[in-house]
Amino acid sequence: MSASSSAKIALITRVLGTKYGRIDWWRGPPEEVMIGAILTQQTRWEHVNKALTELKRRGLCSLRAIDEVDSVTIESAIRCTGFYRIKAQRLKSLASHVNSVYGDTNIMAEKPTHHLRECLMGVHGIGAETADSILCYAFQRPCFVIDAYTERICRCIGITEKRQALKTLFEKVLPGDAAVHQQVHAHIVEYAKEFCAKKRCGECTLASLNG
DNA sequence: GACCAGGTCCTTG
DNA sequence: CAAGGACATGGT
Repeated sequence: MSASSSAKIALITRVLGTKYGRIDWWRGPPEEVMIGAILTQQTRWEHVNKALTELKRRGLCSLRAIDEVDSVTIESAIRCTGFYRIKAQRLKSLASHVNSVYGDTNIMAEKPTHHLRECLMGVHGIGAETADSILCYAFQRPCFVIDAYTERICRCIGITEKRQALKTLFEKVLPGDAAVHQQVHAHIVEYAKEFCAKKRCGECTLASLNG
């Protein structure tokens, strides 16, 4: 007889919190976090950091600058993150959209979460995960990020729902506090990087929670 | 050289 | 709707 999905999530949240303690991820100004959220698609964070450093060095780490400069220039600064042509387009789409709709991120910060999510999801190249990352880490909203790792871990413990359902579930279980959502997501990614890479999924011990 | 990384979009069956 | 491919560099 296995525990309910909610109970399992509450449990791994507690276990991973104890294991990893506090993780400070994605500190930084909203614009930088938004740019990073696109750059990190399907790549490692270390590469994103390099690209962000390069963008800053060239004075391009802002939505205003990205809107104005040509995409080839952006491509050359973000090459190390992979998919650099498509990501340069996505950055420009985001920048252009935000600049024309809101003017700047201070205005954005005043809008309700559901409104921002709709807006972000409307940008070509921003899907659910990237939108939620931005909401959670740039705008401090209690919006849970479901990524491939979360899906994998949930499957390990017998929760086989798809992404939208998982998001709903986590948001129901966790308190409505962005800092908590940030921590839990970070813990899941840390754990998954350590134990759930495809090659050594067998080392994951969370399956024992499966009853 | 093979495999994978904190996705998203488009095309097919 | 599910599944498969494209996008691309860099680390192990």
